[in-house]
Amino acid sequence: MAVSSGLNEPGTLQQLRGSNQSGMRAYNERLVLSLVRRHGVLVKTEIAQMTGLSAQTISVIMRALEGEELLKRGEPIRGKVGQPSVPLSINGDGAFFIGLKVGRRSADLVLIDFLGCVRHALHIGYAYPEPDAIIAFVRNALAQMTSVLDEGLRDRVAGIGIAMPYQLWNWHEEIGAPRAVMDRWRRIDLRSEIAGMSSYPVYLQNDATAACAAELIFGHHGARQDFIYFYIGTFIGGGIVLNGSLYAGRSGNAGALGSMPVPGRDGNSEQLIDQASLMVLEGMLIADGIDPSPLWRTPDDWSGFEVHVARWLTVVARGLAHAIVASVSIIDFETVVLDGGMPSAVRERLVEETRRAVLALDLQGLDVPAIEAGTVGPIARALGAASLPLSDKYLIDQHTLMREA
Amino acid sequence: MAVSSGLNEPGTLQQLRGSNQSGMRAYNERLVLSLVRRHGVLVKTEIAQMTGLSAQTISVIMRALEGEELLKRGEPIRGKVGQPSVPLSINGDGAFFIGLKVGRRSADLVLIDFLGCVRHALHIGYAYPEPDAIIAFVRNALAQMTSVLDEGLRDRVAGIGIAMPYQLWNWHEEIGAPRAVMDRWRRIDLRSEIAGMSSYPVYLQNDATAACAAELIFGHHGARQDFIYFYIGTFIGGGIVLNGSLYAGRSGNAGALGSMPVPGRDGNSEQLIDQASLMVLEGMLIADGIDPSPLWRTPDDWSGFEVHVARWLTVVARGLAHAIVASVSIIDFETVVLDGGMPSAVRERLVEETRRAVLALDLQGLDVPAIEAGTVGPIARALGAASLPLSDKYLIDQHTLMREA
DNA sequence: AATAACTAAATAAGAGTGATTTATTTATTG
DNA sequence: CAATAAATAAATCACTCTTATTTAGTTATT
Repeated sequence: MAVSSGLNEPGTLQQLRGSNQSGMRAYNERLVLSLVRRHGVLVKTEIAQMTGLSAQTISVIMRALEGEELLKRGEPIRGKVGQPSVPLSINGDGAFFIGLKVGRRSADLVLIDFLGCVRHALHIGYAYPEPDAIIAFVRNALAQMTSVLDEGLRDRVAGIGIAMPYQLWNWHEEIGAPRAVMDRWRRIDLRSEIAGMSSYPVYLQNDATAACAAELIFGHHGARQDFIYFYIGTFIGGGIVLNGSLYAGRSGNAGALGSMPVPGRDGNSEQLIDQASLMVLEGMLIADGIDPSPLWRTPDDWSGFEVHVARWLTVVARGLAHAIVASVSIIDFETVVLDGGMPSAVRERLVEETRRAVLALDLQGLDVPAIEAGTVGPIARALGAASLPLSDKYLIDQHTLMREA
Repeated sequence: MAVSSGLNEPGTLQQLRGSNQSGMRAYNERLVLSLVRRHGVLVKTEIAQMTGLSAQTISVIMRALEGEELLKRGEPIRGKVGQPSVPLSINGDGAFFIGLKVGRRSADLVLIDFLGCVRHALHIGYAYPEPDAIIAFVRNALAQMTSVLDEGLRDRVAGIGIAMPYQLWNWHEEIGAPRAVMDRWRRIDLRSEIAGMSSYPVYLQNDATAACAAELIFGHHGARQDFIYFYIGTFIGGGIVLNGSLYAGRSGNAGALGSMPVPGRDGNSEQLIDQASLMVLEGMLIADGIDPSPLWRTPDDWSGFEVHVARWLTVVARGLAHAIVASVSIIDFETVVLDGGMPSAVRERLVEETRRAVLALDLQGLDVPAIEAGTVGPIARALGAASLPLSDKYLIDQHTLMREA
């Protein structure tokens, strides 16, 4: 029933709150969970060193987390002097989260465990997204989702996250939906609708930003603290990670990367979305009389479109390169992550071309960021949706530090 | 003797530290100081409400801060039911800070009090900055600076901040200095040199970012939580404020706004510094055979240059507008602050023209930010330098939360 | 092989700190 | 004088830290 937006409550001027013992303890527990998640396996003394907390404090916290079954102990490590150390790791069965991705052609519902493994997934396709259909889909699916869990684990579902394009109703033309249907999106509050179905807290986030969250929490990368993430789907969007936590912004609209001004082909300035999105590739195909529908139907195989894909990649890389250089002029990101709804081979080529395009620009005064492909895979958005309640309840972020009960 | 970089230690991967009671208390004290600074005057119950802390806790904290003479009580407010409430405000004599600005034509040294009032200021002019001269200037001035304070207050000087252009040595041509002199800058570590003169901690920051810090801490604005700041001087730079605190970035080089790509006059892309800086105006004047030196000699009166200033403003506003739109595509800043070394009338015109230029761009998908002039005045950079130790020791920021002894 | 010395991990007990709760005092209005 | 609000003292509670102890191993010596 609870309705919550995600990391920062947009609109709400979040007052600076004081801190008390329970807030401190909660912070330390989240810190431990975050560290164990990042490193996979840690022993207590390592955590004590990393956090600067005393061994005894860590001992107490660990026992509590183990008692809640959020952490589990491994086989003691022998062969070193002294008492064997007990490695601790995230207990996959510790908590579960539901993620809903609403896309242009389909919706996905996933149930993930505390490690980010998908325990159950449901999918519906459609010509265009309709609120009623999606609400019905979720309503029918919810019970089924949790029923795959053992009886005793069902009360560990901690919340539902939704990932969908920002202001979906503005895109009726691009999505190919009747205006009337898309107008219904404007009037409906999907978050409240879904919140009404259960007692879970419900979170809503822009789909590209959610994908960024998935990359942050579940991605395979070496503890990146700051990065900017671009997700190239039907549209383009992204997310910002600062100091190891997602920055959603004052209004929840940080990372509106599609609106970034970039030089157009005719010398005028365009928005990045006009160069770097699947809509552009689709337009190229249609202009040449080719049916673009395999782009969506077989997102792992675009082998029929080689010529157009190559042309498209050049445009996308050029646009991205400008956006990247502008980004690092503002925030000195060490890494840029590129991802999107495309075959992984195409994504690798995009990364390569973007690297080249960045180096072709004037970089004086800047550190060149590393440019890498996303590591989460095609379910990034649904996984990111599910990561919203996880992050809110169990991980530290810059803002939630001192505001527990 | 201590050497410290400012808010985040660049290069150092700041580990996530745990929290303990002293960290909690320090956080709450900084929180109270920050709130009183922001609101000017507050009574204890207001602070208790704002922070969510109990009245008793605030009572204890306030007594401690009053005991340290960081806060001072005002006349009790009578005329309401109940015991009169005691308004508390920042005690200007509570702490003092020294700021050094190193510029292209001059250096300034200021001593400010806890309220940001300048208690003493020294100035030297030069044709170009030389390390030895500046070090000698500081060495001779330090004793004089503190001697203006009453005997009992001299040990309340909390540190020295330095504001100077990033990698000064790269600009020998623009600065008009012999290459050999500027190369000495490359080898010298001004921070260590100055740290060696006293036991004060010394902080170093890019001059434009320091000006941004001054705007954040001493500016007259309504509690802005997120803004981007542009400082147009000989070069251009800026700063980023997120969640009410300066974001210096991983490498300390966030806000390298001069490197932002913007459309050039010939259709190609240029860097913002090539459009929005006093160097550009200077170049325009020289190209027309006019002596530009009054720009620096009488920074409050550019009345002789009306034609060129008008032309320059158009170029600057167009460049800034692009940079602003790119910025809000990444971070949804609610406000843009423009400042620089120019007469205030010119600055007002710049704000006006920039507002217009922003509205002429494609803003789809973005919230238009408010664009305002800086409120600190011509000493922004020196004041910002002095604000670095203040901020580090007495104000909350997102990172310093939990890392006290 | 048996034993002693050493080391590291884990944790129990007690101390210390700081926020909260409860109760009381103080100052003022009506 | 009753009602009310601000301020705070005392008692309580929660959490981390320090110190000391236990446990379980390795390494060196006999």
